[in-house]
Amino acid sequence: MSDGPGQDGPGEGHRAGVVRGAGDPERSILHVDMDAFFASVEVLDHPELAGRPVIVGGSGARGVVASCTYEARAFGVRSAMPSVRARQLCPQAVFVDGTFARYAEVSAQLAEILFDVTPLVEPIGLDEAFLDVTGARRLLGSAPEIAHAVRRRVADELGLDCSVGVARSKFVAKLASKAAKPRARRGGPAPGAGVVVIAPDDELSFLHPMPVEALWGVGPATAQRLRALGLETVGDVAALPEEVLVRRLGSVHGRQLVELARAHDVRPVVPGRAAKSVGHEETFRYDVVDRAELHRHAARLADAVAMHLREAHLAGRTVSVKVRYGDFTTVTRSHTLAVALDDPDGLGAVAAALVEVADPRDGVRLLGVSVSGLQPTAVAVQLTLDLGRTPEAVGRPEVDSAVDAIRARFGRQAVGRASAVGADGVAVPAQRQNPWGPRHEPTR
DNA sequence: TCTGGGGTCCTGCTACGA
DNA sequence: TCTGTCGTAGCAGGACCC
Repeated sequence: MSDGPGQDGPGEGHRAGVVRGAGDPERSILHVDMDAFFASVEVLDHPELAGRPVIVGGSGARGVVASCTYEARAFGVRSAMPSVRARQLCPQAVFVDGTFARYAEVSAQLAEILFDVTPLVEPIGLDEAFLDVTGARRLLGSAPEIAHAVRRRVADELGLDCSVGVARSKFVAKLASKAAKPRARRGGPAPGAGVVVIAPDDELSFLHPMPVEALWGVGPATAQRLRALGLETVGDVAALPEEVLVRRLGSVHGRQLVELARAHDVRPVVPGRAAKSVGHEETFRYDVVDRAELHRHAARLADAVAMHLREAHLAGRTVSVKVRYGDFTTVTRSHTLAVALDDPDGLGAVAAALVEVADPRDGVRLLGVSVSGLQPTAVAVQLTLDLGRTPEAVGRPEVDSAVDAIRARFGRQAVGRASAVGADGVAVPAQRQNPWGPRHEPTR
């Protein structure tokens, strides 16, 4: 992991140059965050939507809001909100399905602008990035000047708005960009500052009044635990002895929160971070209760993942399947192969074997297939040859051993070839009350 | 309100080999 | 030969982020 505080180990950060700590007042980090990105691109491409509440996301019964304009936010609409709820709050909103290829295209244009400033750009999703401009200042001016220049270029060349935070650490820069954002209000959004600069001396007075949710890594669950300790603000967390949080939240998480609350964030800007997993998941329009149908979905998802892997010239050893039932309980099952795969048949068969252990009779809402333990295809082929097998001969024996291993754990009846499921879709009878069985049966 | 899809990381547990 | 310990890998689940 290269994201944790204090973990600037050997890696991209070092290759990128001298890694400076948060205590170093010379470090200048920019966080560039596009304003309502997807929705703004839609308005850019469809000017007739300007000034109207626009919601990008699935408009069906199970869709959620991916992005929305500030005009929609004024009605209480937020990202990740169920579309049904969004429609209740803002019936006059224009719903758009979203064209992700177009957003990726604009994102690439944004990247070009940012890489003009410095090679030390760490993209976070399509619409935001960290820049370490420490070394660029001599050429381009002070960090705030660079921030304003970036905003101008994004507006001139892309026709879109962004907000920029400037600080000496990623954490504070990110909160600063948030503080620079426009505010939603009825009658039209109130423009934000556009650029907010937090000087080292002002970090604590900026951070400490914020609610605990402002800390990276604090979501609803952790916020509840912190509140149970009487901690409401970032300042409260900063004042707490580290051991107390370590006891409650674990060593890594506890330490990280206290460090962030004290504005200690030494994480470097890491350009070109490699993906660690590739996956594809899908929420069905209706809960799937038929095993054969589940198998077909598994094969289709595995095929999509395999295609993605091959496009990236990657192969992976660990195949995972995620099943979410109608009541939202979610289970995952995974299997690690001896060699990495990227072919749809091999991945599909392992996914099918893992899915086989699920009982779809309760209704499966979502199915996902992902592959981790990634390595470049060339390396995977070499390792395969080292094992004394030709690449062509790998897939099936690996699948066989995966199926064997799963049978050993869950019983002979639990696993079968997808192709073995009859055309009538007759399912293998469930073997246990708990369809996934015990987690740790003796295997050897 | 009732929860998408793409990910990352951490924790706790078990199994296994040295 | 048996047993305990330790490090590591694999697995499952949870939390979080955009």
